[in-house]
Amino acid sequence: MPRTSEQFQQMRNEREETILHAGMYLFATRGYESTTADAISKIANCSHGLVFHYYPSKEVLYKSVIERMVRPIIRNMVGAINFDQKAKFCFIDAIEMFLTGLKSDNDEFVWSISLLLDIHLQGIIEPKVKNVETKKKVYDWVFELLERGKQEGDFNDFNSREIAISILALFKGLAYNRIKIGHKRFLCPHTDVILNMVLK
Amino acid sequence: MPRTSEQFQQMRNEREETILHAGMYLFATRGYESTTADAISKIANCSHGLVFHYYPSKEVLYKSVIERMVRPIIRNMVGAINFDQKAKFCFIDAIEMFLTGLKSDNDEFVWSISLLLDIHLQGIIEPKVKNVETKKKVYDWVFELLERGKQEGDFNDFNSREIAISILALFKGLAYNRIKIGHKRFLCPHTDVILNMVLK
Amino acid sequence: MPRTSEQFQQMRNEREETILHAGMYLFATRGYESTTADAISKIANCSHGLVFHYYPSKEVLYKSVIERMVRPIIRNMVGAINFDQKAKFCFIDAIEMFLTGLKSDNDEFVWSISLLLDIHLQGIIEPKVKNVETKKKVYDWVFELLERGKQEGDFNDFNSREIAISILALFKGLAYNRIKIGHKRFLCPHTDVILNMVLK
Amino acid sequence: MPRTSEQFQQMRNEREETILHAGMYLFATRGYESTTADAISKIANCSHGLVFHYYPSKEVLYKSVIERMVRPIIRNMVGAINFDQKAKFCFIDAIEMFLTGLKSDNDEFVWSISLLLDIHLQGIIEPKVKNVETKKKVYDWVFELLERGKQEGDFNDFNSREIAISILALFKGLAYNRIKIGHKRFLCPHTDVILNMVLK
DNA sequence: TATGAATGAGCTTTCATTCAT
DNA sequence: AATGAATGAAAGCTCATTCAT
Repeated sequence: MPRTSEQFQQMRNEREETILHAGMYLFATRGYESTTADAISKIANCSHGLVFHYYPSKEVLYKSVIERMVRPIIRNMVGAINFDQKAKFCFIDAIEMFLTGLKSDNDEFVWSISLLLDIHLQGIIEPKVKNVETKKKVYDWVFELLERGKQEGDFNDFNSREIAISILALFKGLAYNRIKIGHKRFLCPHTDVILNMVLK
Repeated sequence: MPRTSEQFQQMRNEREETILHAGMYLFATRGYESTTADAISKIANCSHGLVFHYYPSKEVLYKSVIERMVRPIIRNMVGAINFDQKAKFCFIDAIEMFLTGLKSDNDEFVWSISLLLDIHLQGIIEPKVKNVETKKKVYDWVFELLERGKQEGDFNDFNSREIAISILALFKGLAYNRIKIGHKRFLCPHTDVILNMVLK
Repeated sequence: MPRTSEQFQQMRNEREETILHAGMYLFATRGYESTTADAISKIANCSHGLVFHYYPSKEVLYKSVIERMVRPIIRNMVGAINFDQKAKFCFIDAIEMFLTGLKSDNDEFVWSISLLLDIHLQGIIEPKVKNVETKKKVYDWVFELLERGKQEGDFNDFNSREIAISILALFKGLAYNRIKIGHKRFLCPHTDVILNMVLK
Repeated sequence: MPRTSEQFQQMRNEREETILHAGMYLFATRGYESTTADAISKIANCSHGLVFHYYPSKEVLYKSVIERMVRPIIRNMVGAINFDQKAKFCFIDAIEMFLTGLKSDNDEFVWSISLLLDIHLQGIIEPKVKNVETKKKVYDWVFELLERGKQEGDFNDFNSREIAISILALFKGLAYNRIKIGHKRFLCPHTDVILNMVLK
């Protein structure tokens, strides 16, 4: 009884998903250079060759991890924010989601944050992977939120660019820490610590 | 008639210095894995064999960069702080030195900060280099300063561990940014942005 | 549609066999240090990378040659001896097998003898390969045979340790000679020459 | 007070002697490939470069060790034999000298024997050093002694070539053993063990 | 689609040899 | 005569990528 083409397609999708998961885990915890195709295939429980069957190169796999795993997770987080409220509350929501994610045992979220911010820092850590899109989007998003908050009179008068950069840097470092020391031992700052940087 | 031992010593010193410089630059800007002995030798204007003449392995070279370049720079910065004053002012001094360093065109300082904080994050970024000393010293130093500031009534009542981690994370991220986009385009937050995290 | 696991296994087996053969030949004729992975791969008609695909290091390959090529050949020779007879006749059988092997064009046998006795001399010839099992077994085996022969009254009264060592040394030297000058020109001593050392 | 040219010459000679000693020791105990110029210079207590000042290459140094250290020692041993007596007694003298040397703590003698017989086996162990003279002399010398002994009716009727080869092989193996396990633990066969191979 | 054998560029490291002084 | 810094060929080994099936 031959499988239908839908069944084949689903197998394909499941395989790809598995490989992307394995890749995300390794890229986030070991870095791009230290991640081997062999390690990915072992975690994805498939053959070495299959990784290259689905993704023509390690670099493409890396980009796929960003596009298909990281972006949706981030989009999902951002999508849960109600932008109709004042920037101040958007900002609070965003920080709390971020910190809640870090505090949780949801490793995928943590990896996503780390990988996302890696891209922002691309060229330092992983000089060999270039031209990943979305580079400035996170920054722009934070920047615009800060500008709006200032206009709405809730944020103080600092340069929005500086603060946007500082906050992203802080998040990157926190994600690093969280990955490194694990869910149980991770000490997470309160929302207020970050809010204090911007609130009047 | 051979050179005198002083002449040899000076040649050695100059070469080592050059190689350490090249190594610091590359380790900080490309990471450990992506830095090859060949790249170092090219920047140091010598053969790759000479790198191994001075340092028995890439790992030892890395550790030497930390010990002989990074540590003195950091020690120098910390040494300039007057610890007789209140923790609050120590903290302000430290932040200002750090930010001034980032804003300056003193790349070595920036690399040092980045490498120093890499060690703190060791095992994620550079899993192959282990057992570099000084791991927790920066963290401890910040932690103790925060605790003192709280006792002296100048800092608010947040958990010092959380804030110490946040601040280091922020610094790491800023150093990344500074390395990536260079001295001229780097936007540096004001001291107050960071101070606001802790001051009453 | 991939090959079946049996097909893969057979490919593996054939390749491993080929590489082990090439390794045995080179280790025996050139020594461990002078044998390069590249030379092995050329003889085995494959890339040097494949050698490391099958064996994680040159040292492991060397040990595999001993375990999988040398030992079976030696075990086979020893297994053909009837140990129910008097030690004298066991001894004669052993010597004749050994000398017959040397005289024959069976190069593998000669290489095996040479490599086996190399291990006995390990630390001089190949100081970098340590901990190969079976070190003293050949010696012990000869020693016990000599002791038994003395008890049975057929051997004269020399110190068995001395003679065991002498005989192994003699064999090693003969194997060297045989390897060096080849099957056709090799002059092999008669059994009696060696027997005279021990017989009454 | 400048040194006279004789003094310079003597210094030269002493240096060369020291280097030759160091080389002999290392070549004999570690083999040619595993002996580095650096190791030689350290044992000879001189600089790396000086080794190449006196000997243009490692190979030439090796050959010099043979010519200037090994050969005289062997010549000295052989020279002590009274060739006016019957071959049988020459043979006994030679064996006893050889065995006495092995049993003694005279390491240089042992190294010489080992290196001398290495040359005989050259092309197997050290394929990179070619064309060292004296190759067949030891063999010829033994061969002729055996032939004479046969004519004089003292030796039995075996093929002299076979026995010469066997004896050299035996000596090589014994020297190996002696080097390996050291003077104190070395078990040396009695003269009779070897004599029994040839005597009527 | 899936497998894993096979390749070869590239990396770290070693070491004989050269060279300036 | 003597030093040790410097070079670069070559070795061991890794790993992204290709390929036959």
